[in-house]
Amino acid sequence: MTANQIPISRFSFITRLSPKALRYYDQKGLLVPGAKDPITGYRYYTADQLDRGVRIKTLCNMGFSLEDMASFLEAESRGDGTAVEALLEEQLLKTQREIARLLRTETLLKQKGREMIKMALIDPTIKEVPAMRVLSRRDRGPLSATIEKTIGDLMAVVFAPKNQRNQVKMTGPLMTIYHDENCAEGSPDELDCWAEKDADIEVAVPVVGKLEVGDPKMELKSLAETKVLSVVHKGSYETLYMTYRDIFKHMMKSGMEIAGPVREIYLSDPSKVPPEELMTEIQVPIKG
Amino acid sequence: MTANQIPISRFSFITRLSPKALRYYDQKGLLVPGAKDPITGYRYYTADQLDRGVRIKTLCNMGFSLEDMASFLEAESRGDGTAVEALLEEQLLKTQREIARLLRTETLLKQKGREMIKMALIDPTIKEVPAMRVLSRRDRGPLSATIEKTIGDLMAVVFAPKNQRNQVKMTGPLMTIYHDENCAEGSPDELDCWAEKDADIEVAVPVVGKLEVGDPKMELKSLAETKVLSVVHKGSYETLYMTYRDIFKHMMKSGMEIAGPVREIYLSDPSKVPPEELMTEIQVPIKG
DNA sequence: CATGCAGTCTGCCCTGTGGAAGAGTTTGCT
DNA sequence: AGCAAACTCTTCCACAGGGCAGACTGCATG
Repeated sequence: MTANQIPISRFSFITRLSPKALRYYDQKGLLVPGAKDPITGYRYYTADQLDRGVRIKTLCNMGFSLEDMASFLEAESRGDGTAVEALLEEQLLKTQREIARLLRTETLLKQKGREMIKMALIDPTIKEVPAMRVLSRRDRGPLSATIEKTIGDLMAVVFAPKNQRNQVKMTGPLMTIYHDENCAEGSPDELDCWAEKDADIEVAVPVVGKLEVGDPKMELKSLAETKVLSVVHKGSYETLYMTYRDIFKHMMKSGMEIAGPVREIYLSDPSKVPPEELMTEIQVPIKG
Repeated sequence: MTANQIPISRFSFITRLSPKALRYYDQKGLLVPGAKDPITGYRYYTADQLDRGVRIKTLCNMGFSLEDMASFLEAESRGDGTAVEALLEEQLLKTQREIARLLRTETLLKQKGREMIKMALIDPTIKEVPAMRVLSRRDRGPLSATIEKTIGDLMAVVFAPKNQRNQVKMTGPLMTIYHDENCAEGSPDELDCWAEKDADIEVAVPVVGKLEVGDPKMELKSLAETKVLSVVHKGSYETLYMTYRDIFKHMMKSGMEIAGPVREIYLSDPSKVPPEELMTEIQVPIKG
């Protein structure tokens, strides 16, 4: 074993990369040993490769993916400091997002049984929702981002000075209407498989008054009177799906059939009420 | 589609589990659809399964593994509250450990270039380490835990009242001697593949005086004079491997050969000096 | 009744690494 | 030189699905 014939276990010892990982990096071309015995297949690394090895270990500790490591090392050897910075920045963001996600998970776990047991739901009721005049806009995009943006835009119109002068008023809470009642296979996020999906969402706000709308995509229209099964959900939006589960289950058991897109009515203002006290009404139009 | 014939996409919509995941759970037996068309293979779920589905989604959000979910649901249906609690507790611990790990990663990333560039190492020197009388104990176990425990035990002996009365004194800094100079393939941890390994470690403290040792595994002996290549590492122990890399590289380039187990000498007290100022000497015995 | 689109199926490849099996190699010691 | 121990090789399985391709099905509409 001369200076440039380092077997895998020694190389592993020095760089702290596991032999298993080293073989994988070889296969992927990320760190190919300087020599490989063509008969036995034994890998022999060179002293010069220690440097790359140790850098990979560092990037590994930072949670880089192999692909990003390759980009990083390539940018570094090109002397492209900007690209290096960008990659580090991106990785930092990823890490912070992951930390945030885990902190939420931790909170969930700490509540333990409470959240899981308190799921007693308020009784579902059948009612007639009267017709109303609404200002709405229908969009596709990721769930919460689209809703938030549309809400903002609608509010901007309703509270625009000229409309306020015309006595325009909101006559009820904001609501969203989910047009893709039955969704195709998408690309689910790990937290909520619908969160990132291209959803077909309409956000509506009931209004009275003489409204001037600039946005051509916004519509001033009348929602027809509808018979719905309604349930009020109390708790954060993240637990809404549990109530959905219950309402759909209830419908099936009673032999009801869905007759149109589902609506969610936001009875509380999330900026003023703590998440666990939020009230949201779910309305599922039914036949008959 | 009657009450108990829910196709996968609707079931997916209600439970927020992706169709892909649902197929996977079916395959693994975690959530098997109530009916499956023997001709087409279409999955049809029942309303009763919504409950299990939504519970799985919740556990999924909490980061449970499929295996743990199965245990959890089983314990829950048995009404075994103790087991349920235990599983939640365990999951909470896992999550917290993961958070801690990511926070460390975040710190690393924030230091960015600094840590990676400052790796200018102090020049390696060849020197003769004189013989010394040491109290030592050799153990196997996980790296840092074993070292810490052994240090504690050694100190307890040296500073035991009877030994203090006999004028026993430490004549130099603590050191560890790594007997498995070349390691076999192990089971590397994600952070440091040697950290959890069963390492063969000797911790030694240079002493003078008439020492009474109770522990039969402790040894009072003389370390022979040795010719070593020495490098002083400045920085946290987590970056020690970089200096190891450099010293081994230097040895190879100069054609030196390892002649015995490597020693690490802790020149600073980690409880008094901030990590980035810690000084650690690495000594590699060489031939000639 | 035919056509089309949306929904669904299976199967393969991908992540990055640990574990185990089974076979061949190198090294060190008598 | 021979033998045993230590080392290394490849290959397969596992995790928890995502993504894509190719084929089939069910429903609705003209």
